[in-house]
Amino acid sequence: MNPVENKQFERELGERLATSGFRFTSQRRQVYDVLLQKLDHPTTEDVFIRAKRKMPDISHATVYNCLDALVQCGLVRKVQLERGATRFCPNMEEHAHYYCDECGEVFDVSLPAERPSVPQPRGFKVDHYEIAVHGLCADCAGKKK
Amino acid sequence: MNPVENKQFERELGERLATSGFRFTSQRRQVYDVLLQKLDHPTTEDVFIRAKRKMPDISHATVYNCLDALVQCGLVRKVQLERGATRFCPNMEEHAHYYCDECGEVFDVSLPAERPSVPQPRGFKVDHYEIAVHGLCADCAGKKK
DNA sequence: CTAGGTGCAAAAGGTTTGCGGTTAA
DNA sequence: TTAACCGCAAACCTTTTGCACCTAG
Repeated sequence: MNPVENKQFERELGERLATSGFRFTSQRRQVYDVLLQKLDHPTTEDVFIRAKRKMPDISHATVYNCLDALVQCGLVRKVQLERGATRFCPNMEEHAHYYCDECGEVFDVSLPAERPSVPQPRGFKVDHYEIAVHGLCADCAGKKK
Repeated sequence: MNPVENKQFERELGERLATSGFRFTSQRRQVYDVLLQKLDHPTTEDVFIRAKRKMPDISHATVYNCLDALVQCGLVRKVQLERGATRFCPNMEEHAHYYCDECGEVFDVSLPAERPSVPQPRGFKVDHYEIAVHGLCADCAGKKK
């Protein structure tokens, strides 16, 4: 990231945090940065390891805290794809996750603007949709044959 | 369940298990029975507690094992709705889950036969879809106002 | 008879919590 | 200045594993 992008990035993140009543901290900046560096839906543990490379003193609890703050201020989505750890992605567009049950890789696929009309329980107030498609990616499907 | 239904139920379960190479055991029967008794998407812990009422010696590990077997032979679906424990439902029709983030209640909604054409990653071999809608149920939405 | 399943207990993995010290606003 | 946040460590909850005994096929 060049110095100009950098400044821009910091201001936007700071504003977003402030709007939701959170403070801007170097740890939150680092955690968000990690998520943007590689859009591979890392787990909290992954984020912890990557953040630690640049910020050796950061703790597990802080990473959990930071991810929570980022989710609450709408910069990051929490995704539950398998039994294991929660994963995170900074892609806030409506999209589905194609998840390979073999290698664990995740592919984002944008959803068409038109949604099919699905009946819904009376009075239910929708917050967000989560659409996951499980299966095998091209590589793993090939190897299995 | 009357004696006739009972026999029927047992034979079908036994066949399904056998087809996938599993043995028919009283524990698996009990666990499946628990899931059919109340279609409220219980967690493994819930299933354990309910099964224990009729079968006091059943263990946690066995409940996990039984649920796994039932999932593998296509009688039960595994659902991941929140951070917490995995939930299970014996409804094998294609359906979406409306999940109340306040009280945790789950509502099944059948999906229309026609699916919108969503683009998908090249070569991806789909196994199953998981569609969860998060929000507030009518009761909780009312209380929050 | 015997491979697979069960029960138990212990461990592993992920997440949350409590607390004293630090820092952004 | 001070409420919010951080790091640490311990607790907690869910799931997995190893092993001796048991049982369906």
